Amino acid sequence: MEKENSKDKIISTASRLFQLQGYHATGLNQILKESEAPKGSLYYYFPNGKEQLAIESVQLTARFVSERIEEGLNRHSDPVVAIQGFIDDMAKQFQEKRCSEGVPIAAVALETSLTSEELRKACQVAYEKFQDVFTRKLIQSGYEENRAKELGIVINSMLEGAFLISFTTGTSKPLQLVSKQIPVLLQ
Amino acid sequence: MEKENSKDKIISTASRLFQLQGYHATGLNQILKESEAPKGSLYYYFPNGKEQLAIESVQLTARFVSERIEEGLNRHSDPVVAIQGFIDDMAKQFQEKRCSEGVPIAAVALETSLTSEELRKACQVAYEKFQDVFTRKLIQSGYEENRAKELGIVINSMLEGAFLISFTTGTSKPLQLVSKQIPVLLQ
DNA sequence: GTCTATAGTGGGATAGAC
DNA sequence: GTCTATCCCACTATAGAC
Repeated sequence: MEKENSKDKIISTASRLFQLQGYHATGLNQILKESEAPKGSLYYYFPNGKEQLAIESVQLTARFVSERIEEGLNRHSDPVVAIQGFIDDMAKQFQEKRCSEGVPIAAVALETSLTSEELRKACQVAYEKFQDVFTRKLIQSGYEENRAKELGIVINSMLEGAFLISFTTGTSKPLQLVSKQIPVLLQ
Repeated sequence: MEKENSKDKIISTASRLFQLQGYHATGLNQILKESEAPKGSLYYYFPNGKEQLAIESVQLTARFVSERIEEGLNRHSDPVVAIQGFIDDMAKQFQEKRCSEGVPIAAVALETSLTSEELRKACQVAYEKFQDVFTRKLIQSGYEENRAKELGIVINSMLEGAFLISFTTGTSKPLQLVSKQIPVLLQ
């Protein structure tokens, strides 16, 4: 973040809007207006247009979210307590400001995976990053490597699914219930 | 299905395309072309336009998918075997024809939940139907009602999440791994 | 019920001045 | 680096003939 230049302002605004509205519903005009970036500079920074902007937006979201996961997990040494605490925090934040965030990566991934291989790849890398944070925490805590990898994939899937259902139904219950299953899953 | 009239042809084509490409990427022209329905009859059957068509498409998908879940679960009386078998089937089908299906409801839900309350509600009802099928199976098998409801929500979340990640990363591994956790979850 | 034509809007992208 | 103007296209939706 720090001293945000025009390019950074465009990307951070685009990340937020793509996550909230999806790829096709988010117009370049809206991004330029909301970012208050100098108009007309979009194709200077992103010569490949909307697709390139979306790719870099996904990459920014991936870094941002995986850092948040990592911070969350570092708050407790026990992996069950840590992961559960992280998901509980997500559920709490979700309740407070449901409309202001959206589901990380998912909308862009669903809309573009079949039409843009590059964008699909960016979403894949993002998901692998999320999984990896959980997996590393489990390995640190003594879990066998293969099992830790499997659990990373499962936890990430559960979390994305719970976000999706929570977002659609407007209640944080799915997130809360997924959190509740973590001890069983990690036993 | 049976004797498909024009309206049914339009809806079933729309369901497939919305699921595959999302709401905003699917144009009415494409739906009319692929459905081979008489052109121009769209606004005769759907006077409220694209939004109405999407709502009815989501409802059709909801019925279709929940029936498939129910059939799948009826193939074994033991709930662990039944649910695991169902998810394994999904994983197998996913491997065979990844591109031909997409993730049920998810794309439309993510793209429209914040802009169309009616459409959001239709997606919510769809998800509740899915959950309900799992919950009923568990209650039949002797699970306590509240626990069955909670597990229905969790299983549905896991499944949608695993579909999303499988779809994006192009491997059915998330679905397989989620299936593998079912015995632990239901113990 | 079905069709054609078209209105009207907004999208992404480009050119060229400064 | 930034801005304006503009092109072209696709979209949703409507009007009106048959």
